[in-house]
Amino acid sequence: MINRETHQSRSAETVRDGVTIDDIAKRANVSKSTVSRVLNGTAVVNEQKRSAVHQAIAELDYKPNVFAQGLASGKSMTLGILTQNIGSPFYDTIAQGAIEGLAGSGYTPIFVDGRWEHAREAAAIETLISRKVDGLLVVGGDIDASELQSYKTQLPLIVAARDIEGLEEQCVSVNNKQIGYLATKHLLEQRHTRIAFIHGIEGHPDAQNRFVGHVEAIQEAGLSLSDELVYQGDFSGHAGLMAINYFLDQGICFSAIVAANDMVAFGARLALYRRGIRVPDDVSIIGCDDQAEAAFMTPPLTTVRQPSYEMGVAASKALIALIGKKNYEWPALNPELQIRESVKRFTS
Amino acid sequence: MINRETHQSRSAETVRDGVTIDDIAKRANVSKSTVSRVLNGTAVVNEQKRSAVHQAIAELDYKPNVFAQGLASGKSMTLGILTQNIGSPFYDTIAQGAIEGLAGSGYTPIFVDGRWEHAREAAAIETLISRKVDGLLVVGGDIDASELQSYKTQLPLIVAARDIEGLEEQCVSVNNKQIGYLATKHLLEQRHTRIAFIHGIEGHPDAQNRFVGHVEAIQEAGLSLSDELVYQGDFSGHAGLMAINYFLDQGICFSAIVAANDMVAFGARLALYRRGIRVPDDVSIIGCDDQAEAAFMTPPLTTVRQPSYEMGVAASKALIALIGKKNYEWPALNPELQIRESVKRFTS
DNA sequence: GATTGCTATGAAACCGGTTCCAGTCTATTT
DNA sequence: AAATAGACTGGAACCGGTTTCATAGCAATC
Repeated sequence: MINRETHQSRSAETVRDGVTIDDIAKRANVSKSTVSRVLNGTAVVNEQKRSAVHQAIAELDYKPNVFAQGLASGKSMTLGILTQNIGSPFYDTIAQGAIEGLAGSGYTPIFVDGRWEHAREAAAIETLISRKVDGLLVVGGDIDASELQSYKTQLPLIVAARDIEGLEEQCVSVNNKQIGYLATKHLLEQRHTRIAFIHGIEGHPDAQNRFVGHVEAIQEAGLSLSDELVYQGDFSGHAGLMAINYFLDQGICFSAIVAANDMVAFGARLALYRRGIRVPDDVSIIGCDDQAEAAFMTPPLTTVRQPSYEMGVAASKALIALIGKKNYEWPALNPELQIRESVKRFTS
Repeated sequence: MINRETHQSRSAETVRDGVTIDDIAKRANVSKSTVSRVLNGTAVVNEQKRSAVHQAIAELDYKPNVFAQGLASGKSMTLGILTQNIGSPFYDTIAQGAIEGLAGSGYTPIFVDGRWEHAREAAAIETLISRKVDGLLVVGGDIDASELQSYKTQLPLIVAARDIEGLEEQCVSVNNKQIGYLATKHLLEQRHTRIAFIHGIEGHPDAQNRFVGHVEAIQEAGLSLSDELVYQGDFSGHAGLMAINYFLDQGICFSAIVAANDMVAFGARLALYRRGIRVPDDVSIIGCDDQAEAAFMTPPLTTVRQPSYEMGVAASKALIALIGKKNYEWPALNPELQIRESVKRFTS
């Protein structure tokens, strides 16, 4: 219990937590160089001295000053994570995974928030760089590929939930085309042919790719896409609601809906509820993401699960590997159909 | 465009981003002391030199080294935020608010995750302290009041979403008793008398207080609490499901439900759906929190809104004030009834 | 026994800022 | 005119580590 102040030093307002490498050196009767060597394992140290140092460290409860370490070594043992708060739990989950992937690595994450605004993201990355992060993990975001390319030359960079041309090796994302494809395929297998599609944010690559997968599945089934069945939304519950109202008001018929994500599915489901249309008896709904609430929709939402947590874990591990110039084998991150009760099953 | 390498320096692998305060001093023909003074405004500097310094800074794109600053000044301009990932979006929202509250303050947040495990939280706080954070924001969590007290002596501390005895001035939380009270009161006003209560995590103060508020409202109405109508849950959707199944299997009657939070309400709603019990026609449900998905439940969930975002903002602003030894006036953070469609309205 | 080659270690330089201290220069007071 | 006060400014110490460099000690080689 060394860190308790004696009544002697009580008057000292700012204790400045005192113990430095010199104190350790003195107490262990060695030089500070030796203490540093013991701490970092940078050179062989005589067993006796080594244990003397360890003992002194324990006795004085010594903790290295990160600033001094950072200043002297040029390394911060800190990783920058640029997140996005689109309101969807998707990005949060990735961040959680990233934290998990860092556990035990000695790296501490610094989070900054880009909010899907180009300028804000750039500023956030600058902040991180000025904080001397040893590596950068960009989760989603809106920043130009070319800018990311330039950051790549400044420090180790990994991008999650996004694919950047020319940066393939440092990107991890699930196959969004596959997500759209799986969703629509499932509907087609249940003999649906008039399938409405509620699109995500315009121009958003994930939204785009899910749509491409949708179209692919449709065409593969020998059908053709009808434009009237596509509604341009924005990943929000509100968009789902608007979409259904629009279709219905226009008298457009459909027996199933692919929603750009689960939140959109919730909105769509509510719109149908308002009109007394039953799910899945009258209309089937399938979502994308599988967020926690999906399993508690009424009826529980069939959706395509996106392994976002695993993606976060993989991303941070990849970043650590990259910093250490080691190889990292990306795990397979495949979307997975999560069948629940919002799609009417075909019974022959 | 100084930061573009000339083809001369191309070979230098690690540029170590070069520009230091000495370079500025040289270029502006002053000493580094003066540059420092201009940067921090610590003393009056002749107007000519001041502008010469500014010009040099702009020309060389100088950015101070945070480690050197931290080492020399003892300040890190960094704030530690201990968050909890209970899976509920509640804590995320607070964190978002905290980020917002820091905007423009010059402070950068470092997040660590306690996961509601005592040991993990303590370790996380140690990490933050070793990172020399200038202040600590604890969001929720499970750590002892006495431990928090001891951290309070080490650095400025604010606690959000929790009330610690003896730390009242540094705590911000919504009145959870009030939340429970408002929820039950609303039900009582609609002439419900058999009200089931699904409790949150056992021993969790928020859960406890919501229950206390519930009981208070019941008694105020001249009724008395019946134990059989209280189910011990844990804030999860699953708990809501189990609760309703339990009540129904036991043949316990009720016309309305107070759920410890929205997620529990979702679970309860699903259980009722499974049994063909209509909401709100047969049974009314009210939640707590007002998370984004609540508005898209079918029917949209009536709930008591918790101003969690505002709480995060207030917490981080309070922390900055505390560090600067300034006063901070806590804003009023009152829970608010959010009436939607899951409670049957009483019509006389 | 002298030379060579290692290993272990301490002294000192260095990382890039902040801040104390002393000194110069100008303005004011006596 | 001399003394004094006040405003600026530069030099140097300092923050607490890491790393280079030189050297002492010792075993192996000739």
